[in-house]
Amino acid sequence: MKPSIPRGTRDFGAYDMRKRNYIFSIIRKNFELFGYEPIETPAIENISTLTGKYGEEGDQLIFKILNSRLHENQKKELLTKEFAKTLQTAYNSPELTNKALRYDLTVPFARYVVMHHHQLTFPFKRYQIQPVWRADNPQRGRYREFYQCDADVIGSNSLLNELDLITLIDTCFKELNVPVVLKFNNRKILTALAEMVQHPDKIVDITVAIDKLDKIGKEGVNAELSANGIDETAIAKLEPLLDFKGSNAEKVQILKNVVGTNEIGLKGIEEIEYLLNAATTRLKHLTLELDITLARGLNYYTGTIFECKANAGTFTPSILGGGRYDNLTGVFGLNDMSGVGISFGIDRIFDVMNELDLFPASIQAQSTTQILFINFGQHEATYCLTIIAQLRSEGIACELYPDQKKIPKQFEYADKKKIPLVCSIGSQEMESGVFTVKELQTGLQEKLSLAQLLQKLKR
RNA sequence: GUAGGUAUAGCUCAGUUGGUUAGAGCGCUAGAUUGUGGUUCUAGAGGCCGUGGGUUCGAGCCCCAUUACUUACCCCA
Repeated sequence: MKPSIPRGTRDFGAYDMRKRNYIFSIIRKNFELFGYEPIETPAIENISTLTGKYGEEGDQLIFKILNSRLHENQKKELLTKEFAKTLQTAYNSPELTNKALRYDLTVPFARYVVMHHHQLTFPFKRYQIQPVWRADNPQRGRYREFYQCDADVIGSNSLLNELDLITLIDTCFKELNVPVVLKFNNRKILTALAEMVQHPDKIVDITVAIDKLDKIGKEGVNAELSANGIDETAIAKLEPLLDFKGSNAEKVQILKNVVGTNEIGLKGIEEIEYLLNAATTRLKHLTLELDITLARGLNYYTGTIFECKANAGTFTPSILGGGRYDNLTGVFGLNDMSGVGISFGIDRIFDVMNELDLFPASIQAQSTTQILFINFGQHEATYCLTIIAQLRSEGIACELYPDQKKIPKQFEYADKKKIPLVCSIGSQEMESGVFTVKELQTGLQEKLSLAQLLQKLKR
């Protein structure tokens, strides 16, 4: 049998893991620096927890888990009917599948907040770093299993939370040295637009169409709007938005012209202006760009929405997403819990950093082992174990070659694993207590006592 | 779901209008070197040319189907 792994999943070698852990550690450190606390939730959720939260498209991308032991189920007739139904429509049968892999970390978080709200202190700031799964068609930068790193505040309406998150994003990407542009928008603007063109029910269609502006152009957007049953006078009203270019301030002015007479629109503009004024002077690294065409597909966003893209190179996928959701906990029975959060996509950050060669030189394809002990035989190996125990108690990573193979083989092992030092202890060394130590990179070899060796390794 | 591309050694890939026994580099094994890796030299192993059918005297190459991988659309981290 030829081994393989499912499409869109990957194995990670030691070198890649060092790089990934570098990204994880910076993000985790800053999450904690900003006062977020860690939680974890199960990979598997009840499917009813997940469905209906991500939009029609998103629901289809949930990885479903087939119920076990269906062959032992007595309700054969019902199961057969249910299966026939799933073959016809997008219907999900709880008789056939009642569990699924989590699609993101935000919805499980909302579920967590509702289940544990009696023991939580609000506003609750949590971070969560775990893999999520999407039954998507894989391609470059798109995986079916990937990690999200989420930070959310729930139980506070204050825009200071948005500001806090923007600063957090700025801090993380500055430390990672990734050039990024943070695009943001406000769903209230989109809601106002839908109201003003007399199509409040079409908000999703309108936002999705506008979101495609930079890909399909103004004519494309208009065509799509019209295809979705939006009439021409309404399309004409939206037109100024599609045309505008320029500074953030100029964009705000255009927004005022278009939706300034609408109550929700005004509120959205107010929020946007606040964030622009408050954030711009505080940012140390990233570019903040108001992007009216930013819509985001996830259903639950209601206010500020965020998206980050790399600002250099040819590969610029979305590497962060987020936004405010006013009532995500509502479906689980807890109202008046507004939250706002962001999600770093570390797999794509990894890809971008690889392409731009942004990993620091200290992260090398090198073993954590500092010194390898050559195995000359049982007697010598036993002697080495004592030395090794002493080095390890001093915090020095070392290992003994386990088999008594030819010496070149053992050196080759050190070379391939990129262990910097090799220590040979044969009968002469055992007798004298002075060991032969070779630096593989330079080829230099010296005779060292245990004390001298320790000194060398500790600096 | 829709459309394009690719499939030849462990890996990356050559392979002429369709013509004898399918190649290279890297890697692997052994030796030169029985207490020294990386460099060098020598030798060796390793392929049902993705799978199934067709055309032909003859197919890695042409045709059809199929599978896997991949890119793009959609959506997203």
